[in-house]
Amino acid sequence: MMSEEFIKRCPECGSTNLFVNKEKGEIICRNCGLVIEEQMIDPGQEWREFEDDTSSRRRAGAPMTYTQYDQGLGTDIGRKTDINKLTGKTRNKFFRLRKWQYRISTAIERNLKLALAELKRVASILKLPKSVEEEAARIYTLAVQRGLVRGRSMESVVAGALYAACRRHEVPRTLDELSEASNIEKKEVGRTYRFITRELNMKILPSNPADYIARFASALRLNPETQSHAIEILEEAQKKELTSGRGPTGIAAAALYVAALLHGEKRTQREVADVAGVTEVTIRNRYKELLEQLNLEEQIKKLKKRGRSKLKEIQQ
DNA sequence: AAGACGAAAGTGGTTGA
DNA sequence: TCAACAACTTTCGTCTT
Repeated sequence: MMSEEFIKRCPECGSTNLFVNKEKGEIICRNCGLVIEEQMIDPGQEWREFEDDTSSRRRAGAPMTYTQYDQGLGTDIGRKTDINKLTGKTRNKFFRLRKWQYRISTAIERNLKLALAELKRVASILKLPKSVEEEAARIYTLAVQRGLVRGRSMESVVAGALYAACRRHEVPRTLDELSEASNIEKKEVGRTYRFITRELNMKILPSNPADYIARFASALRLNPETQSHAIEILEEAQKKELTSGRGPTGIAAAALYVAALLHGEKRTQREVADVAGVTEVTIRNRYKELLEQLNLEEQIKKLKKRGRSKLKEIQQ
């Protein structure tokens, strides 16, 4: 039922050594590092339910979910159900009840309906797993209930909730990516994110640079060894407290850059910078710090010498 | 010629008075 | 509310490969 039954081989190198990360919704080839599928099919039950279907296939109630405005628990007064058989008082009462229910669907619920549609749209653009989407919907629902949307655009709160959900689930998406998918300015996304997490007392761990490594490495087509080396470098750096206060993407990018150099898969600073969404300058700064603190300088020098001597060999 | 390097000035956000 | 501040960016000139 899971995707690994459908994808057994890496389309890039043919390896069968695949790593399935269900939490992040990614399948990664251990051999070449290719991210094969970022959006896995939701394996959950497909619920079907028809109003007049007496031979219902239902096994239990619909699943409770935050991605529907009433959490999937609402009950509507039906339309077709034998209305014509009712007469007089009963029939009037029936209509009155329906009207009442319509009125009771307050602004909050209408807002939620719209917002959750938007949330779904953005989540699918970003290929976020269902668990994150659910979390974001939960956060948004809470935000609406506490009146935090007032004075802010619905879209920006949706974006903020999604970003918060990503952070919570350690499924890293940068503010830039969220901003692009939701058409909300980056600073606005950041601001609503900060606002709702503060108001809802959400505790969010500072994002870990290591979470970005897999995605960046795959975008740069680096070997898995290079990738794991980058993570080692990252851990070293964290021990030496090089990471606090710095943008996690910049650190991840620099670690990857160094690792790529050491593994002879050199990428230019430009390439790494583009993938990570930082500038070359930031990579250079982090890179410099890494070399100084982790005594990698000798290794790099050796590499350069070897490169030169090889060149001479070729020339001779 | 392309990439790497580094200095200097600018930007947006946080913090603390 | 304002100024100081840190991280990051932009820009640009210079050096290296």
